[in-house]
Amino acid sequence: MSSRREDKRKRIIDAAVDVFADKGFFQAKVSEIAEAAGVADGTIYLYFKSKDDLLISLFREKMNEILQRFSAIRDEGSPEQQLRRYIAEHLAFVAEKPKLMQVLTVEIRQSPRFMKEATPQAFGRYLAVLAGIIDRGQASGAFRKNLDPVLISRALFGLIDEISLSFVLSNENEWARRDSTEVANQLADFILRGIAS
Amino acid sequence: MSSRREDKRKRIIDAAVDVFADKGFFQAKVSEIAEAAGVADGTIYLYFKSKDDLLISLFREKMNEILQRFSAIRDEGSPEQQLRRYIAEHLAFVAEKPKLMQVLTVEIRQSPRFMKEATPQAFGRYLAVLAGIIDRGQASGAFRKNLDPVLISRALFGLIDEISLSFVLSNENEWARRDSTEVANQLADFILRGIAS
Amino acid sequence: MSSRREDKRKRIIDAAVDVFADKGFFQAKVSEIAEAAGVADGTIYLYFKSKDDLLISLFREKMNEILQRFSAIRDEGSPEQQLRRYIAEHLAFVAEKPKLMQVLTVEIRQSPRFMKEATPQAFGRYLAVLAGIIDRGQASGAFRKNLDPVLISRALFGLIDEISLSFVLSNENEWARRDSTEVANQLADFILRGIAS
Amino acid sequence: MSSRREDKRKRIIDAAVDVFADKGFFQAKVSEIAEAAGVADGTIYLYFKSKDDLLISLFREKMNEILQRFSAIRDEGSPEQQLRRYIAEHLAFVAEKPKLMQVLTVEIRQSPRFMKEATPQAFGRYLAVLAGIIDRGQASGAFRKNLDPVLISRALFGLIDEISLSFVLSNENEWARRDSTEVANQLADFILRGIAS
DNA sequence: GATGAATGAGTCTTCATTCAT
DNA sequence: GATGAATGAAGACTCATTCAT
Repeated sequence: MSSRREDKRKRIIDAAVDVFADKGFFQAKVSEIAEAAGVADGTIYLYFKSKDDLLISLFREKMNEILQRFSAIRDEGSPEQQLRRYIAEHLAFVAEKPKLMQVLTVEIRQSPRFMKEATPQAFGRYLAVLAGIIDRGQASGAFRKNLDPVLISRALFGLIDEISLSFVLSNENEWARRDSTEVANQLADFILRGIAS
Repeated sequence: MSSRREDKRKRIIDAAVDVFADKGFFQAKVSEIAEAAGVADGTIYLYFKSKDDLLISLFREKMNEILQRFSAIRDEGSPEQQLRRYIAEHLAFVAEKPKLMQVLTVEIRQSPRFMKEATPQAFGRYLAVLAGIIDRGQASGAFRKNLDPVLISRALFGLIDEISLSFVLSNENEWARRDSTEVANQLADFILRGIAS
Repeated sequence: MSSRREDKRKRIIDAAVDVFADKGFFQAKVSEIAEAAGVADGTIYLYFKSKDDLLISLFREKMNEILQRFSAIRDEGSPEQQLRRYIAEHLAFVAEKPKLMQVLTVEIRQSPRFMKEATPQAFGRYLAVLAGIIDRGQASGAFRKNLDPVLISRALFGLIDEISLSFVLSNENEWARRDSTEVANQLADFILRGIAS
Repeated sequence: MSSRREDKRKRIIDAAVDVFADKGFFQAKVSEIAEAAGVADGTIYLYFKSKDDLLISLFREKMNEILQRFSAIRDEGSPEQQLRRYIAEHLAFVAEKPKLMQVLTVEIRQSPRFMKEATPQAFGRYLAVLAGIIDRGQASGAFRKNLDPVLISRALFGLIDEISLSFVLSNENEWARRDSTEVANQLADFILRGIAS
């Protein structure tokens, strides 16, 4: 049955997220992933060509899910509201699935190869959501026009990503227990002031 | 002669920066570093306990050099000027030593182990420079007081770091050829607006 | 229906001949053979105990077919004529079914295990046809008696086999395009002179 | 010291000859060869790029040694004497180093890849010695001219090789204990009759 | 101190074989 | 009988580290 097959593939990807997040890509053993997924080592190779392919596939698929979630943002509210929602969604997602976020933002960077082969497309689309918000904000006069949308969207991504990272990596971090909504608001205030016209 | 010894140690660290930046930590071979440094494989183990130790030592030492450069910032000018200078220095440094920057920001993240063992101290001190500027700005009334200095300094670091990263990783990036001064100014404008009271 | 079963078994053996000839026994995958035969991987194990068993069964069965073809030789003509016919038949067979010949002479040698378990019997019978011709030739006075029939039959087999091999393995060999009849005649002339009394 | 290095390389090759002869190329484990050579597994890879490379290097080097031994034949005596000596040398060599002979004639054939990459050159030179003897014999009028030297040299090689093989593979073969000189004489008688004019 | 040959633990990947459907 | 997804044992190869010179 097809659902059986998809089920097993999903279990492997989910196991890979956990193990990659815990050990890092290069230190993660395929056999650990297999064990975590409850399948035999060889089974992984029925679904993925290699350990590399597993990471890349994982990235593509999870990134697509996230993109769908985020692409809905553009459809409602003012640019300011969209930006707030983007930040809130991102931080909520991090709070919700910290391991996935770590793999998507940290482990994937490990090899320039992944950065070149797999990420530009998906990562670029993720950035494009942000750049789109800024574009529309500039067009509507809500945001200053003398800021480069590409530069600023990348800067904002870095800002949000770093905060996400500190959530993800710090177990007993000083703000780890803060409500992500509060953090999101504070960041949004800061950013909106920075780009408001 | 002590200078001889220091010379060889330095050559190994510089070679490691190059190789780690090019290949990534886990894919870099000790023998490649040895070759790039012009020493025998075994010689590296006279100066560093292990490959891990080489990365950590590299990080600590280079970070200290950078910190000295940045800690001078606090001594002159207004918080706004200090923040501008901080950003400018960071981007100038990236333009100057992109490989070192890549190792310090990307490779070092590879393993949570490094994040936990070696970086918090040095990295924390680097962030502290930024947090100090914000603190003093809030104290002097130049910056808004309802922003958490720790959160904002981390956010600003992420922002600057991401832009640095895009410089480092992109060979034909759209803004790769821009003058780093111009970028620094634009970022500073954005940030200062965001935190100005 | 029994013929159905036999049909599938035959298809597997024929596919195995092709794949073993192309890839060699150890590099041939059971799944390739299954695909070439148009059956599922598991089906092969309904007809053969193992990959080894497939090779051995293939050898035995094909060898028996060949032996029937060759054993008819002993029934007609003089020893000289029989020897000529033996050589001609062998080379004609090679020209006709080069892949089968390659499996029977090259792949089967790969493992001493096959040489010990499966081939001696069948191979011995094949040699026996040759030895029988020589025996009868010596008895009739046509062939010299101071040649050991076992040694000479083996020598002749090697001679013919090597020429066969060069046919099988060489695509653009210098004599690959020659008529096998011509080659057979030349070899027969040489051999008959060598053993004639 | 260079002799140390060469010594270790030689030990590996000699161990490989033993193991390849006993188990066959594909069933021989690199670790077995290492153990037989008294070195660590990894050491083999300091001298050879891969298991394949080990077999090919072994073949090339041993073949060259043999060729030097055989190429001396052409310098003395009549073609008949040369042919006798060639056969005698070949069989003596087989009796002396049966495992090496098995690797050189049986194992090397396993993969068409080896046949194409490594052997044609060396094998061709070996055959050329034989073809040269026949050529000179035909030129001097000692051998019949209506036999193709290339065909006949290949046929003779097959003949001699098969007898060698039966020596090599049969432990309790009926003629295994015979004096190789006697066998060589009998074969030489047969062959010389066959090609004498 | 310096060397670099040697080590051998560690792991990805393959593929013959099995068995639930 | 037939299937083919799943299994997991097996092995080539890498490379950080050591140590005799």
